[in-house]
Amino acid sequence: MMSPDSMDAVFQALGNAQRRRMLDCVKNHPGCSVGQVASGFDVSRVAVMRHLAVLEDAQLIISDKRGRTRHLYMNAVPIQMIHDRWTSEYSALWAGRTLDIKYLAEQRAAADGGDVAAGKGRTATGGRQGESHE
Amino acid sequence: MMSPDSMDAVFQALGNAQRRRMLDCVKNHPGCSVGQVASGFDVSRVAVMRHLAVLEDAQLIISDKRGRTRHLYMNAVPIQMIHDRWTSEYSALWAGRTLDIKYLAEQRAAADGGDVAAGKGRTATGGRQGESHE
DNA sequence: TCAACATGTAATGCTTTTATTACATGTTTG
DNA sequence: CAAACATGTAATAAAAGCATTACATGTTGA
Repeated sequence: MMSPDSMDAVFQALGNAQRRRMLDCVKNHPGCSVGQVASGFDVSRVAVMRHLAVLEDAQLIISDKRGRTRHLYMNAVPIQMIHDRWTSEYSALWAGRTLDIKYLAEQRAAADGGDVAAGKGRTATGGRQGESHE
Repeated sequence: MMSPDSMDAVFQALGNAQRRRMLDCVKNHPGCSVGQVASGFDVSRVAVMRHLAVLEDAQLIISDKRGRTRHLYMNAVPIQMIHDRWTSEYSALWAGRTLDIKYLAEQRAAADGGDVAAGKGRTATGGRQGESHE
């Protein structure tokens, strides 16, 4: 299972287009160096290093320092885990492909009165009911 | 196609466990109100409202105000798009399941000298070579 | 050895995110 | 109509994110 924190790290790491491009770069050039990645981007080397560190913290990149150069490799495992979770969790919703709000509105009007609380609860809810699979 | 910016918005929105739980809550209770969601979380109603606004900006939530209450619905489309992209982009990497760094290291040592630049280019790269599909 | 090299760290500035409390607006309903 | 209700807005503050330049450390090779 994947902890919420590590999931945060992965999504946050991917939540930046520059960083996604760097990850793509590492994916397509396994074993490349920090400097090689930096040469392809418009920001400072230090900025690139920080981005790569964020990706490594999220375990989307694995690195291996030999001599004075650090070699970078992509690690698809975290993405794969999220992918698998989504597949199992949303497959039902994807069957209909596009969501019709009006249909859901009618559904709501008909069967109302369900418990909505889900989080840690300011109310005395206690447990959860199928929400938050992390 | 999905713009880098909207992709940022989706990942950033998902990069917070509290917010993912709120999205789960809306998913499991289509048509629920802001207040109903807020009742299940430990932070202020305003904070919940902001989180929901972030999710709506990312188009992960669609809302519909009738009278004095706003009704919330999950929209799976952005997640589905990312899912589809990942499936096509990483399926090759997932075949091997776990990544063996040493294997990649040897691969690197053997066939070296490939161009690594990918971004907008401090170097005179110009175009891209298969990287950054957004 | 010593210069070029590749990476790493420090100090700093600006913007964005996340949260708070207090107040405002509009809507039901007794 | 007025009280209770549901949402929205304002002002504020602490923390995190993203970028910079300048300097430090360790490594390779003529």
